[in-house]
Amino acid sequence: MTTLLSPNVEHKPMTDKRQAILDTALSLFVSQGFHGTSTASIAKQAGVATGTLFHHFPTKEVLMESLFLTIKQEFANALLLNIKEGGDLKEHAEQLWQSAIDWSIDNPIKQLFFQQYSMSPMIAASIREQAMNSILGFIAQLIQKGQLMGLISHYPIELMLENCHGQYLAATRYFIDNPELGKDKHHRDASFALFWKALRAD
Amino acid sequence: MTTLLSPNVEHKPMTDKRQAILDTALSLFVSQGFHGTSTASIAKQAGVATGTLFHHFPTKEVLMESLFLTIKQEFANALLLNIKEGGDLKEHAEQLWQSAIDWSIDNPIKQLFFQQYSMSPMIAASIREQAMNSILGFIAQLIQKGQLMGLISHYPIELMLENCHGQYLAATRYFIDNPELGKDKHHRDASFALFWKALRAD
Amino acid sequence: MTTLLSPNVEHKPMTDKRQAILDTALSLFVSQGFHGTSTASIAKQAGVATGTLFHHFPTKEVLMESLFLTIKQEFANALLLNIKEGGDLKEHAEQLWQSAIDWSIDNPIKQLFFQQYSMSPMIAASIREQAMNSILGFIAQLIQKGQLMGLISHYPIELMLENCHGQYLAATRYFIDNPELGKDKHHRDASFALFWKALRAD
Amino acid sequence: MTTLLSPNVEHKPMTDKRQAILDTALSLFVSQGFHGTSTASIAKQAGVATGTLFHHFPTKEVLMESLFLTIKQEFANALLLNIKEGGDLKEHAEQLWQSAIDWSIDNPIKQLFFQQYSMSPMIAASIREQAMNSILGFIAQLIQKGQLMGLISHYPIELMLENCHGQYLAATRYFIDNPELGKDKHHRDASFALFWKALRAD
DNA sequence: AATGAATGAGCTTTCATTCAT
DNA sequence: TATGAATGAAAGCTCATTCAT
Repeated sequence: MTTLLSPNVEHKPMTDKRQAILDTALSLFVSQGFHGTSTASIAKQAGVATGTLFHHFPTKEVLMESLFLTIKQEFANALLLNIKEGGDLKEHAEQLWQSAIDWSIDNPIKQLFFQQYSMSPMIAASIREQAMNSILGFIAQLIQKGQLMGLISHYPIELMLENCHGQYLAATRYFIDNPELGKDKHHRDASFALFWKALRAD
Repeated sequence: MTTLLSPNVEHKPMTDKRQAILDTALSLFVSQGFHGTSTASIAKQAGVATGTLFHHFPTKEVLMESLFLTIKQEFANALLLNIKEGGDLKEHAEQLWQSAIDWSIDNPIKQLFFQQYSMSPMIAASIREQAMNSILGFIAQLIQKGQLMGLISHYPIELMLENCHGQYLAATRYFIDNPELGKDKHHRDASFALFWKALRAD
Repeated sequence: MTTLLSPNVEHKPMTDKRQAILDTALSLFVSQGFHGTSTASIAKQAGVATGTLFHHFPTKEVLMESLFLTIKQEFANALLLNIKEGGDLKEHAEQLWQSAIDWSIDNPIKQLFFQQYSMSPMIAASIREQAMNSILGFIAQLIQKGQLMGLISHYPIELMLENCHGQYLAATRYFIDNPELGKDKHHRDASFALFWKALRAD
Repeated sequence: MTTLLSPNVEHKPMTDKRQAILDTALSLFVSQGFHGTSTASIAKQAGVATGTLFHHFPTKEVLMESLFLTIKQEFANALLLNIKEGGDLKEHAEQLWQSAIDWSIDNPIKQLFFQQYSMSPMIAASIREQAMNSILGFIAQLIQKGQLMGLISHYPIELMLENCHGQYLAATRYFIDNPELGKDKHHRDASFALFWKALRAD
């Protein structure tokens, strides 16, 4: 039993100082940039001592990379969750597209984080590539399958992948800048239509 | 008289030292980031004293913005130079597209600079927008004209602009990462084909 | 009952962990210095938790002093063990000298520890003096006896003690730097000859 | 002309912030140890900003080494200055010995600095050796000359050098601990007598 | 007795900027 | 214009020590 004077609020095992640090780092890195965010400010806003931050993440860079890998995993999980068997290739593509857009709308800060850092020299190239490939590898397969079926144009695969990525980033930018349009079927359909028309065979 | 793409920028006398500082800042900002580059290192590599840098640019931010505006102007000039009257709308679009790609291939460092900073909080939003709009305004007109002529799909204009930008960034990334393909007609044509197919009316 | 060279030291139960900490501290303090060695690194290399170190030694300084006193005791014991009754004063002196050199050769790390810390402000002056005097007091008696017998020169006693100490440190440095000479009778005899010639009456 | 209100005290070209830093570092390193002395405290007591210290010495280690080499040079100069031609070998040796003792008495802090750091791992081994050899090389020649002349015992030269060094350190310790005895001929003579008797041939 | 996450003061070093020359 | 020594606030990181388990 807890009274007003001894609430059990503080009693939950604060194992998640680590999580608090990650959460705070995400929002500060996005709003102020990596170098613009001091480790002291992260610790303070996360409600922990500076030493605690370095207890969990030996350097600021490691903190950044942990954040990156964590979010990338969340994104990958979200896409995988929504994949349904059955349906034709275009439907599959749309499902994937809309799931990805949904995730970015539901997690705008994380999407901004990706946009800012997935191509920045802040994160070791190896980690970036690994993260990108695990997602894009999936898309590459889908494109190649579509080309065999005569549904997708025969342009160089690397160029097409880069193009997909660019269109995806553009769409998320649009919906994050205009949040009220994220649930508008007209705009959502338009974003996929542009994407699909670029790829499809004439 | 100033045109849309070449607004009047105060022409400071481009002394050797001033230009050396700008050139060095460009390459260091791209390779090490804004915060990762000290004013001391810029001055040293440019062969001037630290005081000299601050004589020409009162703050590091002003140096950055001067760089941004200078390069943006160069890019705009390059596009304008290649615009030819006559021809149909698709030819106009392709001319513009290929000129822009050409510039990015000829100036990879400057393109990387754009990619890193044109969306970063490093540069005042007003300056970024001004720079972007002076280019994109041009594209917007072209798209609207195409829609009236029934050549371009009727999707929301802001979405289409964002999409154009995204596809352009993707294409330049591709050609900068694969420099040997920049002169290959097959790949160059493919890059425009993807772009145009996305936009055109069915 | 306690003798001059083995005063009663509280015998804390030398658990495995406590000894592991002392051993590790010795080697790290010698190789990296007192301030260059973190308590965390001692604990880690000793295979215990940081808290355990502070369970046995309330502060880092206390750990250092425990180490100092422990080693000093070992040294004193080694000297005492080899003292034989009978023989003349010079033989006594040589016995003492060679025992001390033997110990330093057998325990080079501990000797280095003495060399680094027996005169450093790291260890409270009182503890240093106590440790030094318990050894040097013994030497002082020997010198005074020699002077009475006309075997040793009549220089100021404090100067002679300092000189003995200095020559001893020099000899151990020599044998630790040249371990292969430690068993060479020629060099061992030479080291005592220098020492004795300095002291003896003409 | 300077008045009370505008003394020219502050007008000497303060190029010697560098020297002020070295002087302050010397006294603090000796009294508090290298690690016990913060760069901030050196700068503050020297009357300069922290940045200034790092302007002159890129790291704390470099400051330490600069100090070491500077003082070593001073010591070498002092010895060389007092060397007089003529006289026999023993007189030469005494001259050298007394000059060295004089220097240590005149510069007790610098001598303490040597005592603390000339054998510490704080200073790179190469620098330490270089410094030691330039002095000891001189002594080595003198010893070998004396051996040829039959004035000095034939013990291993390295052992003798180490012994000389040890006796010198002991003597300076004695005179620095007992400053009033530094000018006492009796004690000064005794210190050399001990030294010389150790070396001389029987 | 033993653990190790948490603490926060303190450290060395960096760097944009100033100013006397 | 040009210089570079000087500044000092602020940064990332360390570490002896505590304490709940």
